[in-house]
Amino acid sequence: MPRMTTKQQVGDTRRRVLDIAERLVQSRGFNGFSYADIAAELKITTASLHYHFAGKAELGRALIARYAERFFEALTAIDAGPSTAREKLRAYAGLYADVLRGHRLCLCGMLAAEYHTLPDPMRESVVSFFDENEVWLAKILQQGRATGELDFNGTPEEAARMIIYGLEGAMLVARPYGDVARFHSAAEQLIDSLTTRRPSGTPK
Amino acid sequence: MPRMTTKQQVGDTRRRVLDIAERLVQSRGFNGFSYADIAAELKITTASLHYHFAGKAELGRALIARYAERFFEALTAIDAGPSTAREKLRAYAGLYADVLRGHRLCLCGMLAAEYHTLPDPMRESVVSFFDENEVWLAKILQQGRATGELDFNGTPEEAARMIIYGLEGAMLVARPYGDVARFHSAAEQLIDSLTTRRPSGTPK
DNA sequence: GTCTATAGGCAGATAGAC
DNA sequence: GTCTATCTGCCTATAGAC
Repeated sequence: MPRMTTKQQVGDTRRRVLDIAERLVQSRGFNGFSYADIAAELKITTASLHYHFAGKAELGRALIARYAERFFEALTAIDAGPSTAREKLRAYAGLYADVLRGHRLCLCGMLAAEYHTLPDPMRESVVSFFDENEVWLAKILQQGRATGELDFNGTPEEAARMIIYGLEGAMLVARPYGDVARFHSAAEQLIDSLTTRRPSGTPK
Repeated sequence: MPRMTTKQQVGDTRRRVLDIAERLVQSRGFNGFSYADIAAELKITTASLHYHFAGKAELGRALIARYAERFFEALTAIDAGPSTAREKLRAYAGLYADVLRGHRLCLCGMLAAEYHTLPDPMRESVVSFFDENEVWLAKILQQGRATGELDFNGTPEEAARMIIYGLEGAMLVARPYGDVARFHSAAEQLIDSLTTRRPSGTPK
């Protein structure tokens, strides 16, 4: 077993770079920070950063990959956790709330705003993130409807998108108010709205 | 009456700067464009831009002020237009759709994402924009509920926020897909959801 | 893995001529 | 109102020593 030393362990710096960059992107945007910001915080030089990530685009790709991996692991944990669909949706919204509490946005929500300025490989990863969220949510919604626990109009996919839009929008708008309660209230109402079906003959 | 000349009329350049900057902010973000981008498109130098706007912060303030003014004029026009609350809400969502069709985001939605990097005066204007949207929407919702046309739980203010969150989030996420239909579908569902009351005794 | 040194470019901004 | 010229600073990135 390796002893602790004052030197960094292999791969540790890379992880720390990702941690700092992730926080900077989520709070300031991909165009709102520089290698110098990371280097200063890590107390190394920008030249050293290029050893770990060839360029900002590669760093960006790695950020999304790690973020998505961690996020979908959390979704798998939710799958194995609460038994009701409502509780699973609450846990899902809780993931967003945790992010907002750190005065951050969803990484891919932020990158969606900056979408037109992103390098191509990053763009594809952002869209995939939303797609996979939709798939997971639609599955939960489908199950909840099957058991009669949930009740909503349209397809599970449509309802899933509404949840994503609502939570991403609530994060975006609530953050400037510095008020996590704003988000919580919105998440509650969003989940509650999935428990009532509207009359099917709603006039156009 | 002044004759047309090949020279720009007084104030015309200022307006054109705002037009170009507005488009750039809405598509690329405030940190995603530079004075050079505007200057190149206008075929003047960056030095000339500083004659019209002392700095990027002043340009940013002017952008929000003009955007908000135009937006709330549009809301006043809606007030005088369609007679039903549902139609007014559709027209409201239509304002967002028009923006998205130009591959843009709501100016203040974009600035909300970049909030932590904005100069102070811009921050206040962004929050005010959302506040005023909420006021207008709450008024429409209140009226619609009074006539029995609309039906929703909670206060008009709460429902108004849900609309803002839903539409801002739908714009944010739909844009990378390049699919305005995604937004329309979400807007429709959002408005439809205001026509049914959920059971008041929803279990916590 | 991290450094020094440096390149080349672009950022926002200013002085002063016309 | 627009220009040329210039400034200072920051940006990403690279070469090469340790």
